Amino acid sequence: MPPGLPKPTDAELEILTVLWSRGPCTVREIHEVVVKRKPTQYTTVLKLLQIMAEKGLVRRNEEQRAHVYAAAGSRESTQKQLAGDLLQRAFNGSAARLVQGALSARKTSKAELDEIRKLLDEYER
Amino acid sequence: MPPGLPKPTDAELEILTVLWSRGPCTVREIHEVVVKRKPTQYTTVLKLLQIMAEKGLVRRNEEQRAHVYAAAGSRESTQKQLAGDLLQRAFNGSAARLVQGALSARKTSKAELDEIRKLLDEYER
DNA sequence: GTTGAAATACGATGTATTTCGTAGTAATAT
DNA sequence: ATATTACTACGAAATACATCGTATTTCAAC
Repeated sequence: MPPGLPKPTDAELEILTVLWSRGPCTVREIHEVVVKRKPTQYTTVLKLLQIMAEKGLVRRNEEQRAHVYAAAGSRESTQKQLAGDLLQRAFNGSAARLVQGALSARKTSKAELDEIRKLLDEYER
Repeated sequence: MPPGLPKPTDAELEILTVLWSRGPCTVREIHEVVVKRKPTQYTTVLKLLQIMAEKGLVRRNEEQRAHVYAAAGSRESTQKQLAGDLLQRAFNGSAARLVQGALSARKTSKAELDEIRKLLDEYER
């Protein structure tokens, strides 16, 4: 299998979501987004990114003075990893129970339910 | 809603799964199960249970010499909490993407896909 | 080239988590 | 009663996580 990146921690995941939605970013850009949700110092974000780079979770381009960070794993593969991990640890491998948990946690629109049905049909092969 | 128990950590969840599947247990019983998956000292499990009791994650019956521990939250409510948390943190609230992640992580049987379809129909109201 | 702004690097601290060893206590068997 | 066994309690160490302050570097403007 491909890379075998470590499972991101909570704070790391927060940063990855920014990188996935905005593409490669400088520390400053990431910090500007993160700080809206939670008061955080610039250097805290920087430090996290440095650690993430060591772990291989992000790649760093140092050509510019302000280094540009990019997520190393795709959103899909990371989501797969996290869902699989939770499935294993909390749901004893039962996808149905995981779906049940997700549905009971948030109100889900009819449109989204239909989208899930489509997914199921696709995986039927 | 009920109590608002804290989110269990990885090691705590491991113990909760034992309690859910076997009902109230002594430390020894739990340890016997846990040690199969991972070499762990008896006192490590004991200490975890004591911490979990402080946090309210388990209840302790001290009538017998070997205290009997029981999960404080139901499997369902805890699974709901964990699925909701991941949904929020990693999937931006999109249940469809969470399902996609779960399905891509493990091969899912046709029987289970059908079970999920049933769940969707039920939630259609 | 000096200065100032904007970065990065580095080290330190605080907290949570996980682990385990030692000591003490209660029940049991001799 | 004493020894043995099976517990619990307690404290402490090791690790991981998250956060921040200070120092240093880099670059551009002057």
